[in-house]
Amino acid sequence: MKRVAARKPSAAAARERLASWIASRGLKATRQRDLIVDTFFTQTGHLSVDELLDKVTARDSSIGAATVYRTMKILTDAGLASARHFEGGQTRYEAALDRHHHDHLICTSCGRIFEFENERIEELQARVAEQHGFRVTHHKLELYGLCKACQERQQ
Amino acid sequence: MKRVAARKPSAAAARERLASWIASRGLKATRQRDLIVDTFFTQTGHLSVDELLDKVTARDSSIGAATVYRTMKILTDAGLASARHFEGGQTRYEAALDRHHHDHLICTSCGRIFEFENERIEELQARVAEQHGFRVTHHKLELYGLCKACQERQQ
DNA sequence: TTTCATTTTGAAATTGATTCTCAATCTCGA
DNA sequence: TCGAGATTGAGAATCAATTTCAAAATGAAA
Repeated sequence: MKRVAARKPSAAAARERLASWIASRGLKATRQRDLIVDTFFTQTGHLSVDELLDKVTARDSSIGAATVYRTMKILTDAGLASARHFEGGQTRYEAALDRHHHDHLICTSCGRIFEFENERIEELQARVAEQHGFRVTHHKLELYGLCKACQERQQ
Repeated sequence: MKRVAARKPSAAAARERLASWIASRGLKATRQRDLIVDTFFTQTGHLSVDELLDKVTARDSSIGAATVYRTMKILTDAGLASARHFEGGQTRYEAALDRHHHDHLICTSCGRIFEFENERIEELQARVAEQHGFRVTHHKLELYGLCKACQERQQ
């Protein structure tokens, strides 16, 4: 029996889902796309295109930035990644397959990003929207500040 | 007795506050700054620099965009305006003097922006931060969707 | 009010993230 | 194997915002 490197279950699933999504719209599978997608799903956290590009070019230095941008857009359209626009200018992507909705805590010192879910806040948001006759499609809740470690470091 | 044009109470107060803020740091009062600040506080809502520049150049066509950018940065540093980064790329500014903290509902169809306050949500956010040992400096809560009017228009 | 160090200004150049363009190169079904 | 159509990488273009720089304005002191 062959030993296989451990890998997030979602990585394989994501590649499969992407393959059918690509096929279903007349797009084509390419070596570059595979490598980018594989690299993305092998990482954790919230990656900027720049950070992802670094990891990608480490494996194949001929891959250009434009292709990474294009691929992340496809992953997003396919619902396999989601784009986050935190403060700081760059878009960051996180894996979205089989993930619950969640919001973020962002440390403005070290840049680390923490996730949280809070059903009560969601309910209250829905109520606010309702009071205004709004039909909400998406929302953004981000808490910025100092994480525990950075507070202690600053003592 | 002289009749004076009606004006938001905050406008005059803001100009005054800005004057002392400017004086306190060795900056200088200028005609351009006055005009930009006056224009800004005479408007309501969430203005982009572009929109503000339009109003400003209508009164003095020689004023450049860089000066508007610079002036809004000063107003922000002085705590008299606050910068908001909604989806769509441009920064929008709103008057901040004597204003309570509030969050936003943004209509993705007509672009209108509505404000709301919700003390319960704030409390829950504080609790989430506490659970993570986070010291929050600021946060962002934005609900995107269709406003009432746009929903009806689409029927 | 003149002087003059300092700040401010407008225009144009620059930045940084992202998107677009285009010719060359792939992909995949017939 | 072919060939229509998709994809690629490099560099140009875009867009908001910032920076640069020489000329002009400000305001405190003389």
